[in-house]
Parts: sequence; structure tokens; C-alpha cells
Amino acid sequence: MDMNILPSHSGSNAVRSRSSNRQAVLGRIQSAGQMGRAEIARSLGLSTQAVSNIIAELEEDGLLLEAGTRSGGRGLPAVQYSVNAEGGYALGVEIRPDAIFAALVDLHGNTIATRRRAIKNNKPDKLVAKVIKLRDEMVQKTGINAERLMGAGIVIPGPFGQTGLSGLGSDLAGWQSIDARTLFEDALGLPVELSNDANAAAMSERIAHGLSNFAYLYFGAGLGLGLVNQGQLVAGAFGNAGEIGHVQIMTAGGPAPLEQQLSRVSIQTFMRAQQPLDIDAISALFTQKDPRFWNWLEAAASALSQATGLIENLFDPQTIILGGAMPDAVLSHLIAQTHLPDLSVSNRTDNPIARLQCGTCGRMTATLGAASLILNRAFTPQAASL
Amino acid sequence: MDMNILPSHSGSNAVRSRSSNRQAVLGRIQSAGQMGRAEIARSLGLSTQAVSNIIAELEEDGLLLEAGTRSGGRGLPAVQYSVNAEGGYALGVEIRPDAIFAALVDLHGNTIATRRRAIKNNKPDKLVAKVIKLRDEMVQKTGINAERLMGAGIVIPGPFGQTGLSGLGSDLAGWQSIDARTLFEDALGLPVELSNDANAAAMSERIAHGLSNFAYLYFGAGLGLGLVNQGQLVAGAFGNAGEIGHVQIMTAGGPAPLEQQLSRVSIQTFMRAQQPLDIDAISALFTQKDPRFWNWLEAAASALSQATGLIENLFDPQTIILGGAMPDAVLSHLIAQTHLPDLSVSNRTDNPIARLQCGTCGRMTATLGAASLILNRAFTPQAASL
DNA sequence: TTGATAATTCAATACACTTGAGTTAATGAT
DNA sequence: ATCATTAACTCAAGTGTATTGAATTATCAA
Repeated sequence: MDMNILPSHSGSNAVRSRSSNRQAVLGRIQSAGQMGRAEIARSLGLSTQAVSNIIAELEEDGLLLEAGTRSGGRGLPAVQYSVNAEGGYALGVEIRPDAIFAALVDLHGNTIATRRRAIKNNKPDKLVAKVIKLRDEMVQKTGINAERLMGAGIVIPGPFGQTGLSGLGSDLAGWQSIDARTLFEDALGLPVELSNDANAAAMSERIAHGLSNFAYLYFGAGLGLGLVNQGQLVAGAFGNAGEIGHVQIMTAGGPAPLEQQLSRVSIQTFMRAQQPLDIDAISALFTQKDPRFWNWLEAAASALSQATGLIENLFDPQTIILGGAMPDAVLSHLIAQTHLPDLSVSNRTDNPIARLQCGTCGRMTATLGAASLILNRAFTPQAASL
Repeated sequence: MDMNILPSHSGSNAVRSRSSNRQAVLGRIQSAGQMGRAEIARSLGLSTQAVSNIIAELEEDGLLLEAGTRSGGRGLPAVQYSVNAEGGYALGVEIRPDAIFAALVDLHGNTIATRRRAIKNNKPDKLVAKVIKLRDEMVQKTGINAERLMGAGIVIPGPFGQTGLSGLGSDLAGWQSIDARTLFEDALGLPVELSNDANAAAMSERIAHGLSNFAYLYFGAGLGLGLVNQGQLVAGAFGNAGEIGHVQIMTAGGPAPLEQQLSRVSIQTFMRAQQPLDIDAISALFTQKDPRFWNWLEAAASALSQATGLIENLFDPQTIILGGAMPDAVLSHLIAQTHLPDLSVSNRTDNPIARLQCGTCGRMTATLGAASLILNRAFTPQAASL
């Protein structure tokens, strides 16, 4: 039996070097806002001439814009370059059991169009057709050049494959055994990145804040965890890493899955509501200081405290970001109420960043995150592995 | 304030490509045992000619040996190459509060010399001097060419830096604020990889079995977790990922740190022993079927079950490997007694690999793991980041 | 025996980065 | 004001490595 599951590392040659260097140059400029040739060259360990050639190419391709000059002391002032927002676009698609969300973002990460469609039919071919239609609508409406679409990030509910969590209602029936990536790639004619909601949301924080090692607690229907290590998503061997909602924690009523205390559906239980609460309903409960909601907050803070200890001791991240389909105010309040565990590697004296913080919130968090998967690819040299 | 903590990606050029391709070629051959030029070229996406040139260079450098030919059907039989065990050596050093362990391994991972020294003085300069002496002794005794030493892997007790776990006795006093890597690099005149015991042990399993996504539960004094994602260690932002021993779990007596049920020191508690039990003492208890030890086994199996759920749901690894300073028989028994949680992403119908399995055991596990950090570097193109 | 197949090598070519000299435009000292 | 210093940038030549295509060799199968 062949136990060899090592990734087959790709070899490198001149053309791949150029491609990787192009991405590196773009990535440096994106994260710094604007930079000059010499500065980029130093930070990448390349010659100024090499960077000069690459910049000329990127400018030619419309991905970079000249952004004035900056003189820092003596010497010829450096010509600054910045990423051209209109140089490229990414499509983000989030598929939920009952609806599709889609967004078009530019190279700066600005949302330039969004769409929402209810769906009745989960079948792959129907969904694919709908996604194509949404893309075409948005491209048409914004009037962007379709050739500038760099790819599509697609979020589908996990877990992927037949797992012990399948059939709990969170996954998308009929999609477990399908190679969805190739399906969408062929249908859209674009490179596709597939991911779950939490990972996608995490990636959008990475693009926005430039963090390289962090964890993202995503409030969807349940609770997901996105892990970023050295700027790369930790997806796990089968793409199902981050199913933190099913981890057992201690509660007043005995051991229970984390998700039962810390998630949107758990609010529903605490409120004894008949149906799921959406983000506005939760906002209302918070401003009204509803007592049952306050009970939930208390339970959730205890759960979050335990989850924090868990994540910090296992990953030692720079920070844990909370986000997703929850009101910003609720998450901020929750963070303020949560006791940070002492017995943690993150309980350091010299930590410059808050251990818990609030990230992007709102209904489109995962959808925009999906688009970030593509942006990230444009700014990061691809790891040379299969 | 500069929040930009993105890694500065290094640019690529012809020379770096060659270096990376050399490592890739070596790595392919190492993991496959032996291979021919054309096969390597296909697996790396390089031309046969390029691989041919690289192989000539590697053979010249003594890193590869011709290993006969193999004809697979028609066509000219492929000349096979295999890694020359004597082509390079790695030094592994494990520093414990009371002793230093050292080992010399060859490119095949064979141990060719080991040493153990008690230490009274923890001071950096004393330790460094001792490490140099151990290296020189082993080099002399084995008669290897000192220039073939590729580097030193060094395991020092974590956590690194001032954390909430500092001062619990597991860390090495006086080493928190030191740049140990540069210290050893300068003293030894060799490239140095620094790591904790669990990560090092995990790396040695990776080299041996070619797994790319797995978790390693390491039984040292406490309990550590080594995480390998896409062939790379997940070290965390500050190098302290994997402190799973301090995670709270449910026990018969209420919530307690995992380490309190599942570790060598926990055996001591269950046995009501005055001093730590070593690996032989534990072996004896197991063969004698000591009732107190059986109580520990029961508690440990429950703890391991919970830890398994945790690790699987957070990482979705190919497998979890148990190893370290515990008798093989005890770990095997423990694995057999442990109930695998149903509510887990790893509870899949089509899993080809056991969810829990036994890895390398024995006193030198972490020391040999330290050496594996260097071997891994020789076989893996280095991620192009700072 | 002969044709098909596949590994390997040789020689020429292509690509991208580096190097070193030269140009330009700031700053700061005289 | 003038001039030396500094640093970014460009040009042209040079270097390293990979690719390409033709030729060679050895095995298998008809």
C-alpha cells in the first residue's frame, strides 16, 4: 500500500519565478499601500532592475498605478506605485441551503455589486446556472470588463465528504461527493477557490489587516473557526478543519457542544423562539436589553472564554477575531464580558494586540470572504505544491 | 503603529530556483525510496533535462547513489537513484531541565550515535559549550566528515516568551528572552532549527511515513501537540502552538487540565508515587497489571477520547499519532481502549487510515525529532518567506 | 527480426534575474 | 550659490537555469 501522501512539490523555472515574483510585488504594494521600486526590491531580496521590469509589466497590465513620488532624505525621490482598484475583480459566492449570495469586489476589496437569490432546488446544475446568471448580471450592471475577472471564491456549507457531522442539517445535501471546484471552474471559465464560511471570512480579515497568524470565530448558523498560519489557511487533510462548534465544553447544565451556547441558533433556544433570529432581530433584543437575551450573553461569555483557552493553547495566534452574521455591538459586548483565561500561552505580558477582537460583521461577511480567497491568490506567491 | 505583520515574501531567481529544485528532487527520491529521472521530472513538472542536470550535481555532491535500473514495460529502463545515507548528517539536541540528549543521524534517518549528559547549570554559555562538546565527541567517534553535518535541530522546553504558562516548571528558566537560535548558530557554525519536543517528534514521523497533514500527541513530562499542515509545522505566532496539556476537559472529579489525566506526571499521581516514573517503571506496571495503573488507563482513555474529538474537529488531520516517552505497549493498549467520538469530522465512512495510531516511542523520541527538523529542510523546498 | 515505446543525452535556445556603469534629482555642507 | 553626497532609477551586457527538439539507446511486443 502506498502511504505516500506527501505533496508533490512543483519544480521552479524562469516563467514560474516571474509569476511568483509578480504576485510578491503586488502583495507588497497592496499591504503597504504604496511603495517604490527600490524599497520593494530590498524587501523581496530582488535587484532593483528585476522589480523595475516587473512593475513595468504590471503597469502595462493595468494592475498598478503611479502614485507620485516620495523623497525620504537625500537622493532621487522614489516613484511610488499603488494597486489599481480597477485592475482586477473577484467574484464571491456564498451558497446556503436556502439562498445564494454573490458579490463583486475590486482589487482594493471594495464591494461594487451584490446579489441575493432564494433557491428551491439544491441540484448542482441548477445552482451553477444561477451563479452564472448572477455573475453576468453584476458584470453587466457595473460595466466592468469581464476579462478582468480573476476568479471566483465559492463558499459552500461543510462539512465536506461523509463525516460524523454529516446529516446534522448544516451541510448541503447532494454535494458531498461532487468535485464542486472543477464543476464551477468549467462552468464559469474562471479559477475557483472553494472553502467553508469561516475560512473565507478569515481570509478577508487577512487581506484587510495584514495579519498572518490568527484565528477567526465565525458566527454563521452554527460556529466555525478559520485558522490562518503563516498567511495560509489551515484547511485540514479533508478540508474540514475548524469545526469548533462540535467541541464539547462545560456548561451549567453539564457538558455540551460549544455551538449550543455560542451561536445564532443557541440564541433561538434561549429566547424560546419558534424560528431562527436574523441579525436585525438580535440587534433589537440587544438594544432592548431583553432579560432572556442577557441570559444567553452570560452563557455565551462563559463558552467564549473556554473556546478562547482552547484556541490560544492549541494555536498561539496573534489574536482571535470574532465576526459573521451577528451585530457588531453584540460581539463587542460579548468580548467585553468574556473573562480571558489565565492559563494560556496568549496570556503574555508583552502582547501588543488584544486577545479577542471584533472583525467584519453583517450578512455578507462570508460572501465577501469568498472573494478575498481570490484576492489573496493575486497577492501571494502560490505555495509550490500540488 | 505598524500593524503589518505579513511575511515579506522572498523573490525568486535562477539560483534560488535551482536550490529549491535540488531539495524537491531529493525529497521526491527520499519519500519514494528510489526513482528515475523521467519519473521525477513528471512529478515535479520539470523537464527531464533539468532533472538530469540536478541529479548529476547531487551525485557529484555525494547525496545520491545510482541504484540499478528498472524497466517498466517497453522503452529504455530507467536508471534509479536513491538517497545516499552517508551523504549528510543531522545533529539532534534535546535540552531538558536536568540533562542534555544528543543524537547524530544520517540522511536515511538512522541513528549513528547518541549521548546523554546530566547538567547542573542552565546558563546559556555552559549549555552551548556542552552541546559543542557532545557534537565533537560524536563526530570523532563515528569518524564522519564534519563538513557533511547539515545542521542542528534543537529542542528546548517551552513555552517561549512570558506566557500564562510560564513558571509552571516546564520551561527552561532564563531562556525565555534569549535568541537561542542565533546563539547556537554562531556557536556551532551550523544552521539551527529550534522547536519544542512535540513539534520535533511530529516532524520525525513525517519524514518516516510521508504524512502531510496530521497531529502528534507527544508524551513528555506533560502533554504536547505537534501539528503538521501541508507538510509544514504549525508553530503559532509566537512558537507556542500545541500546548494542549493545559486545555480543560471533563473528568470524574470535574473540569481539569488534560495533562492531569493524560501524561506521565498524571501516572505518578494515580500511583501516589513520590517521584516521577520513568519509561521502564511504567512498562513494569503495565505487565504487572497494577490496579492503580489500570485506574489511570481508564481515566486516560476518557481524556484521550475527548482530546481526539477536539483535535479532529479543529484540524481534520489524516490521523493522530501518539508517541514520546511512554512504552509502546501502553500507548497501543490506550488506543485500543479509547472510544472514538462519533461527533467528529474524522468519523468518516471512507477513512483509509486509523484515527489513532502509535508512533515512535522511547527516551530519544524528541532528540531524534530534533534531527528530523534538519532532514526535513534538506528534503523540502523552503517556503519563500521571511 | 522489426517496429513501437520510453529514458536519456546533446546542443541550441529562451527566459528572467544580476551586475556595473551611467543618469537624474533630491539634500546638506561649504 | 555651489558642490559633494546620497539614493533611485535605467541601460546594456552578462550569467544561471530551464526548455526544446533531435539523436541515441535499450527494452518489449508483434
